[in-house]
Formats: sequence, structure tokens, C-alpha cells
Amino acid sequence: MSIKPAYMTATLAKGLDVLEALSDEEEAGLSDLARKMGLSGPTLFRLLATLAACGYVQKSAANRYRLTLKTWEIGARAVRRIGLREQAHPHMERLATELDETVHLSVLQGDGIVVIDKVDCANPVRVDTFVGLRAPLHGSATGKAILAFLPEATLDELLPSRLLRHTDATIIDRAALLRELAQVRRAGWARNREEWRPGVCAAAVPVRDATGTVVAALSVTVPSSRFANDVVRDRLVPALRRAAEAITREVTRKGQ
Amino acid sequence: MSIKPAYMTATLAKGLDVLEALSDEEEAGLSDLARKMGLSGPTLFRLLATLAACGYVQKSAANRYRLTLKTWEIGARAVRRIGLREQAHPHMERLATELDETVHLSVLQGDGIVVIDKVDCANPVRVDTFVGLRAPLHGSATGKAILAFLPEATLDELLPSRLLRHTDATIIDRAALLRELAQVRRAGWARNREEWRPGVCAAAVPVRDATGTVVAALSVTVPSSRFANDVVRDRLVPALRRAAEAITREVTRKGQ
DNA sequence: CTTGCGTTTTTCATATTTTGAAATAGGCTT
DNA sequence: AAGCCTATTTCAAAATATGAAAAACGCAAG
Repeated sequence: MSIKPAYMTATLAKGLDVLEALSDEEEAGLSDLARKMGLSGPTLFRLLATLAACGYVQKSAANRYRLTLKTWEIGARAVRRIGLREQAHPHMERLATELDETVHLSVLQGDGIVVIDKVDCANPVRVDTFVGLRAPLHGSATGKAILAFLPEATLDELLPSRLLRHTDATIIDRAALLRELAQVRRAGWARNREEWRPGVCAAAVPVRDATGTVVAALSVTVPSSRFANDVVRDRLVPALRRAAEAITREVTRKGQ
Repeated sequence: MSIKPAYMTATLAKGLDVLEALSDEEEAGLSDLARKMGLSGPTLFRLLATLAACGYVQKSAANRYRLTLKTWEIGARAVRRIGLREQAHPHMERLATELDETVHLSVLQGDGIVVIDKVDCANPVRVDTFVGLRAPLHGSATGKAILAFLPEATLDELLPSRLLRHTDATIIDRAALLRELAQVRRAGWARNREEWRPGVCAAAVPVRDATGTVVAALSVTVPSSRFANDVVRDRLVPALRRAAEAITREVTRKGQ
């Protein structure tokens, strides 16, 4: 993974790659991993020993390695610093109950969005998601709701020249996406109709902080069967908007 | 941080230390951090460049560095693999409502416990905690509830020879702690009376998986003023126990 | 109990990488 | 414009990481 800019300590990069590789699997053996990553046995052995010594990885009696929760712990502090989550949560619960749909709070992270909190609905027919889930910017309602309010320069950096196709409905034409983003800006909400995962739709609104900057997005993720246009317009979007505004007020109050 | 066992690639260890150092602060400048960590400017510069290239760190226009959510994202997958959380959450909500106290789900991680989920109570007088919080094994109800059911060998490894004192009430005598753990085993629940943080008490019960192994602990964290003995015995503990059993049943069912 | 294969761990000489001093370039303040 | 602090770049020296090969395991099958 990752490009190689001028200054780069190779060993650290390799170690981080190991971390990432491990996060893909329940657990892994040394030689398997070495093959998969193109590292020599001894090298990976030492990287893993270091990761283990630093507490990022655990080695079982059977010589299998797995991630500990240390990365998560470190990251949790970063998430906590965003704040927002505690203040948003009660509103998300209310929303999930009112709409009986799964509600997500997500933020921009790298070239995608990441779900930092969610509240499941009671409805047994629901989409499988989880806190920590990453979604593409151009293929998610959340992504579009955030993209639409970004400075143009940032947007250019974030959008790759070739938008990846995930389903038949994915918007891969840059101009078309920009048109849609303009529409999102006008309407104040974004939608995703099976553009990333078949059968999955969503509606999202931006969440602003006290200064009016968009810092996150609030969304409901809905199976296609329940995503009729009028329901979205008359039920989902108004409720989302109310919740987002309530969150902003909350943050503004708490902020001072 | 961290000891230096035989096999250890120094560069990776340094890079990980940088990650940890950054997690302590909102953001940091290069020279400050270099001083604080005892690294030379250029070295830290390269480590940060690598961390940035790999997406773990972001560099602002003003040359300030801060963690991204990448560590959290990686860790979130590990947490997700534990499962448990989704299944436990509804029971935790019920418990928080019933008792009007903050409920935590925590697991063993390194030489402490880490909160992997929580549900706040409505009561405005409550203890400040957060998902991702780490607590000492011997100074928390959760820690004791987990310790008590560990194989003796593991327990020996986990408990340092000198238990750290956090408050006047902290149990720092190993023999006393072992006696208390025996008591926890007998009673099936553990308590913490201001042993870690002044004013903060808690009661915890172990959570077992389908095989009967203790995999987590469920706890209520309560300000001292509400932690009367009879309340704990008659109200908190029975409710905790019911919830923990319900979670175990849930996990057992879902597992097959 | 032995043999043998696959894995992990250790050793070690070599090549590479990392390192920090010093020089350079930016920024910001006065 | 001068001064001070921080970030970057360069570069030769020094420390480190590297992988081949050897050694140690662990395990399954004979």
C-alpha cells in the first residue's frame, strides 16, 4: 500500500503494512503472512516481535498472530477528541426509533468516510453495517453530503481522476458527480441509490459545528425496498434535518 | 515505553512510539515532539513523513501533526471480531434504563481492561468515562471480575509484583487482592470502592461465552454517593447478573 | 521411536538504511 | 531588514536491517 514520497523510513512502513494485513484476518501464521506480503521469514519475524513487544500484536502458543485492541485504544482517543459523538448519540437514538431505520454518524477520513457511531433500528430487515465501516466518498450518501460542502480545492484532492465503479448505479463521471453535489448543496441532503452495494440505499444530511463548518454527516441506511421517493422526501429527510440541527445546537451550547 | 526483547527492529518501535505520543495530544509540532521523545529533528521528521504517507497522521498547513482515524479503523475491525458488542448492546441499554446508572462492557487488553462499549444513564450526576477508556486490573471492578476467573498462570503474568497505588483505597497488597479475587469467584461479582479514582465506585459481573469462558465484564459505574451496600446487593448486582446471563444466552444462540 | 516435512528461530556477514551534524530554507516578529 | 525559531535537505559515518543458511521445533505418519 501507499506511495513512496521522498522521505520514508522503509522499516516503519513495512511494520505498518503488517498491522494492516493483520487487521484483515482473524489471525495469521508467520510463513503465510510472509508469502502474502512478500517479506522474508526472518524480517517478518522481527517485525512481528517488535509489534508484539509494543503491544500491538499477540502471539498465541500455536505461533499465530493477531491484533490486540491497542490500535483501537489509540484511535479511540482521537475519536474522542472529535467530540460530537456523545452529543449526537441521544439524537441518533431518537431518530432510529422514530424512523425505525438504522442511523449512522460518519466523518471524512482519508479518501473515504468512516462510521464513528451508529444506532440500529428494530426492523429485522436491515443493512449489515458496523462502527468503523469505511465507504467511498462518491458512492455513499454520507460521502456526498460531506463532499458537497468542502472547499473546491480539497474536493479536487480527494476525488481521484477515475471514480471507481462499485455497482451499475455508481456515478463514475466526474462532471455528473459535480452536478449532483451542486444539487446536494441546494437541497441540503444527499442520497445513494445502490451506488455502492446492491440493495442498499441511504439519505444523509451534513452536520455543522458551532462555526457552521460541516464536520460530519448523519444518515439513514435503508434497504431498497423501503426507499420510495416520497418516503425519503416526506419522512426521512425532514427527520434527519431536524436531528442534525439539534446536534449543532447541542454542540454550540456545550462548546461554550 | 515497552521493554526490549531480543528481536526488535528499532525503527518500527520508534514509529509506534510516535503514534502513541500523538494520541496523547490534540496536535503537536515537530520540534516539540522531538524534544519530548528524545529523537533528533530529522529522525522524527522522517518518521512522521512515513506515518503521514501511510495515512496514520495528518500534517496541517501550519506544520502541525495529528492522528487520523486510521488506527481506530484498523482497531475497529479487531473489536468487531470480538463480536459480543452488538449482542450485548440492547441488554446494556435496558440495564442503564432500569438502574439509571452508566453501564460498561470491557475486555482484558494488555495489563488492563478497556471499555469497548457503554451506555450512559439519564442521571445528570454521573462519572465521566468513554469508550476506549483503560483501567487498571487491580483497581477496577471490571478488572477484578475478569481476573478472578483467569487461570492462575495468566494471573501471575498479568499482575506486576508491585501493585500501583492510585488512591488511599487501592489494594496494593498482593495477598489481599488474591483473597478478594477468591471472594469474587464465590460471590460472582466484584466491586470497586474508590480504588482507582476518588468518588468513583463500581460493581461488575463476568460475561461468559457459549463455552463458559469469561470473555468480558459488565459493570455499572456509580458515584460514591449512590453506592450504598444494600443498593449494590439488592439492586445493582441482581440486575447485572440477569443482563450478563441474557448476553451469554444471546451469544450462545447466535453462535450456532 | 524414528523419519521427514513444514514451520519458526537463530546466527552472521553484508548491504542497506538510518542517523544526526551541519547547512539551507521558510516563517514570523520586532 | 534583521533575528530567531522551526522545518527541510544534504551527506558521510555508523548503526541497523537483511536474507541465506543453519539450527531447533512440532507434528504426522510410518
